[in-house]
Amino acid sequence: MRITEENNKIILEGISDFEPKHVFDCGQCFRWLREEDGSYTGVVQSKVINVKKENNLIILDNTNKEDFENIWFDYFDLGRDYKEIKDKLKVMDEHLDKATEFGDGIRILQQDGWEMLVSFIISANNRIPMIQRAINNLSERYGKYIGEYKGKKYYAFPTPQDLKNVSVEDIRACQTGFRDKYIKGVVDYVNENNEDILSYRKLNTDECVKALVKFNGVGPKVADCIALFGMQKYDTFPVDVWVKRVMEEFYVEDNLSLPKIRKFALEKFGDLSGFAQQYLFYYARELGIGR
DNA sequence: ATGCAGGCGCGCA
DNA sequence: TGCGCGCCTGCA
Repeated sequence: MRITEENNKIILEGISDFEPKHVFDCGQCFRWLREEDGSYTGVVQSKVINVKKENNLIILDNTNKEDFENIWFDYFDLGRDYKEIKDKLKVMDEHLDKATEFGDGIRILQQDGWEMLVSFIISANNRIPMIQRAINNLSERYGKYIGEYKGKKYYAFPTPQDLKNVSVEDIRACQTGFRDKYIKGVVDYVNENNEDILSYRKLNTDECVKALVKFNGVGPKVADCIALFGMQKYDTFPVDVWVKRVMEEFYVEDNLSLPKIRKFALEKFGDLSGFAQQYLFYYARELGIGR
């Protein structure tokens, strides 16, 4: 991979397994929006960045080499060999062979644990556009103003401190629905215990998931998503309706309970469970498998 | 219109 | 332990 910096852009040459559509539409993130030119603009850690793929180059706009080294390299998980992961999954069976081929440019972003905690609480029994809207409202009203990019104003995701004195009603007003009290709960917990959610990264996967499900509004599926996308725990397997459908289609009998589907997957995919989940999820949702 | 969407907490066996 | 039910909200 060759890295070039020029007028507020970072250009990555010779980078493999990075397809913006696959990365941003595979269900892991909510703050990346597609622009008319097919590029994606996202808000990460008080930065606004635009990602475009052009002639096999990945172009990161509105950034610099320092941020690339400090933030983007890890955020886009560029230190990981996804080809090796796909090769290991491909040989497991024909379904993974197709799914990894279909979503061959997927990468699992290393996102922030706190943001994932709140975001996936909002995701429960909800639809993507509404999840995005609620997160956007919370950020606009309570997050730090970052600046303008291409004529639009951007705001960072609110910290626990930002949300400290925000009432349940105020949260509800951001269109979170019945999840308002759950969000208030985690905000209060973190502020009162002076606890950093990021410290959960130090726990092993089981302990991490256990620590997360203690929050109201965080069940098994949401905890797995937070662990996978926000705590970099790759031996998890979040089972949502789409994953349930694709698993029933390919691997397990119908009306097997969700924990049993999860257990089956962890035993089959092992340390690569989280990656397998992403390829299968994207494959199932884009093709409407089992719907 | 009524069911339902990228689940969860609760009450009840 | 395991199940059924209601839930914000908006859209087909």
